[in-house]
Amino acid sequence: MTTETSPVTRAERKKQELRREIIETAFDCFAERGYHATGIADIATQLGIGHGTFYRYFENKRDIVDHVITDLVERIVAALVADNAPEAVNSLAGYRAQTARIGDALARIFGSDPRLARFLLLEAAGIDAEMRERVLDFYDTAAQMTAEYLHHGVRVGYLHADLDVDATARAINGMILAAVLSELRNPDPKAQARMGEAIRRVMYDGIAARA
Amino acid sequence: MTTETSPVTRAERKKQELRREIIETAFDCFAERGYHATGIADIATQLGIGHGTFYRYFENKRDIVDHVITDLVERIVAALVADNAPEAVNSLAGYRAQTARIGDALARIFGSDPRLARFLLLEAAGIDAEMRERVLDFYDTAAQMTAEYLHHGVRVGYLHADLDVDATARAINGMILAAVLSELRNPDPKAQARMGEAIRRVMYDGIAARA
Amino acid sequence: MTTETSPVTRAERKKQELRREIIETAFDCFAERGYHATGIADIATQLGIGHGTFYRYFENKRDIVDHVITDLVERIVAALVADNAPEAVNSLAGYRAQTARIGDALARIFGSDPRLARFLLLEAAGIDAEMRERVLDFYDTAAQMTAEYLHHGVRVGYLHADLDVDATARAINGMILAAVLSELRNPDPKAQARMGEAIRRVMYDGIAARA
Amino acid sequence: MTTETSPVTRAERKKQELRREIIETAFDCFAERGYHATGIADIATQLGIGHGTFYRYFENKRDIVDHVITDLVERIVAALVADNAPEAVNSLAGYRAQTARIGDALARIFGSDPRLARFLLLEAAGIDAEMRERVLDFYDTAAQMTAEYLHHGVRVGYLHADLDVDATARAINGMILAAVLSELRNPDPKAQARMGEAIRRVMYDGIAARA
DNA sequence: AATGAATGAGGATTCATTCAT
DNA sequence: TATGAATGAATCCTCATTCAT
Repeated sequence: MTTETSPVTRAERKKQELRREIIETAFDCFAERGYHATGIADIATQLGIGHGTFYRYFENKRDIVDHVITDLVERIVAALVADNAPEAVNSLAGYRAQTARIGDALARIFGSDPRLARFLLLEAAGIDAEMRERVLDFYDTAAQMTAEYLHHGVRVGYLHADLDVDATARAINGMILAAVLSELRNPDPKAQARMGEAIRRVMYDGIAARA
Repeated sequence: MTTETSPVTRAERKKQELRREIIETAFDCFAERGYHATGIADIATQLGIGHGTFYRYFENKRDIVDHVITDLVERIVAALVADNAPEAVNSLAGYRAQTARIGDALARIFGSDPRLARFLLLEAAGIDAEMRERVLDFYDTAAQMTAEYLHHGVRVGYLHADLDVDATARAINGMILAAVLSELRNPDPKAQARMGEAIRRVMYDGIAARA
Repeated sequence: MTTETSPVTRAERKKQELRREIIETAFDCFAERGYHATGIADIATQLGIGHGTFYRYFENKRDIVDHVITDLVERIVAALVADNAPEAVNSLAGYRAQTARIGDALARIFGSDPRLARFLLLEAAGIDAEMRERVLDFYDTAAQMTAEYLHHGVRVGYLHADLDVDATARAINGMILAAVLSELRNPDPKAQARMGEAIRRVMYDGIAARA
Repeated sequence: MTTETSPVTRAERKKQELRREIIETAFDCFAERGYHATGIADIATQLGIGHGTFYRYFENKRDIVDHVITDLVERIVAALVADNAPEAVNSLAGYRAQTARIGDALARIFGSDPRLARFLLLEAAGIDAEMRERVLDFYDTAAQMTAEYLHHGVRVGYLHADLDVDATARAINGMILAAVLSELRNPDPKAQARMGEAIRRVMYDGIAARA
């Protein structure tokens, strides 16, 4: 009679909660020990549930890892897309600022949880052939996203008119990839800031001494 | 009969030969099916030896993968170092040419065998925690190598005096990484050439429209 | 409101009803998929109840199968006994007619539901050692029932005086068993009629050509 | 240099021997405990081998049971066919003698090993749907074999000219089935002999008192 | 009373590794 | 030295059963 919701909803919510906890614990285990070294029992034990319970929420071991990945990618994309539409920018300075914003967002995401990079960049592709393709798909999608920013810049005129947009997008993403990887060994935020700065200098100035 | 080497040596040579064949076949299987999906028996069968024989040449499954990696890294480093000492260059134009040479060499190495990238960049890190560290070590070493080139350029004066050498080296290597990864999906040599060109343009010109 | 029975009785009746439905559904599943391939959840789902409810009506999986069998045997015996008392007959012609009646009844029972033979003759004995004994008990009981008919015939005089009643009863039941089994593959009523006819001819005429 | 065969042959023979032992032990377990209650580990332990060894000889649990059945059926058919060709007989007396011979052979086969009937008649059909069909196929095949004997008798003239050969064959096999089943409860050879005698009396004289 | 979420014993199967031949 | 038969630890997954709601 109070603000209590219906029992159905409450049970449903609890179910979703456990489902989420399983995904997170699985992510934890996979990132820490690796997919193949992680048993379903490990995930269940770490979460404090029976391992049979796991199978009430996910089909099998392969199923959960798909959900883990989907979950992570969604979170990353959501964090990047926020307030960073390609069309929101109309000058080199604006783009540079946007680049910094995106870089900061990435640093925040990957910096907040080292397991993220470890799992996505080092572990995932080795799970099986299908996952390998999924990782490559992910890189392709990321390249397309970056390419859109470049396209916009070329159209508006603040980027080289003859920029090879697709190839350059991949190159830029490679630098981001390197930054994320470097953080795994050197989680110091200052080092991360330096990586961001270096990437932006390469992007805008190149590396050559000025004439 | 005179040129005949001693039997011991001949046997030894044969042994080394088989050892090498096992390493290559293991690489083949690991790259194709993945480390975890590959059984010792798969390697032995593909090579036409008994799988017990495998254990006369390598301690265990983990042992062989170490040797595979060592072998690959050696081959790659050898191909890169040849005629590309950092000190051999004294001008931006020379450096640019050297960059192109190195890029060509990389394209040749990774283009000649798609399993190389697949195994080193997608498979290896997922094998276990130790291998993950080894892969990260490899990235560190590669960054140091690239950094030497940049250092030299700064010292001689054809690169920015205040270049953040280490961070920039990682960024550049990230672009190379992206190029190698892109080749996995798009093995067309022309696409590869475009990637190289785009990377060099970013490095030397940046992406901004000229003033 | 006057004819209304007490609530206890009504609830009790409903309970008995569900109990019966569970038995029937279990029979259905066991006959269709087999005992071992049938899960409690399958039965519950097919009946549209929660599988926890099952355990409010039956101790466990083994319990239900006992009830299923008891239920089936009762139904079969009831159908056979009706109007077919051994003593009701006093001549060979009468016995022959009775045999036909019983055969028709059996054909009706087993013909009406192929799951019956499938479950009782092919599935039940494989459930476990105890059930195996129960099935053998059933064959013994059936032999005794048939033997009573033969006994009566010998006493009255229309059957061989020196008939080995027990062994012959088993032999006759074996023919019935064969008829029921043949129906599983050939459910055509005409084929069934032929089997009945053939059995009766063997019983009364033997197979030898007449002198 | 003695009578020793080549090593290859010896190893091969040993392999075949173990294979046979596994089949026999599996038969033993299946007949004793039932297919579903028998674990691969049970078979292996009873035979004194590691359970992994089992899988070097048979694909999986289902595979072995197929081989067990095939093996048994072969043995039974071989024992029956020996010296009992339908065409070898040309008179009722001869046929009666042949019937007795076959009955004796069956009694010997099934009497020598009670597990045979237990497994084939009570256990096998309950294994799964496919095996159920195989058992029914077996009954069909047996009916065809018996029918051939009857056909021959009709052709030659010592059996009823208008005998419903197929249906009668099934009926006769049903009596045999009953005899084999009865032996499970009453392994006394005398009882078995009585069953055989009763079956033959039914076949040749019928059960009716002589006019 | 009905439900279904949780549980874990149990069992099939794989595969790296050993070792007798 | 090469082999492959044997092994059993390890792991995924199922499903009968319990019990809190």
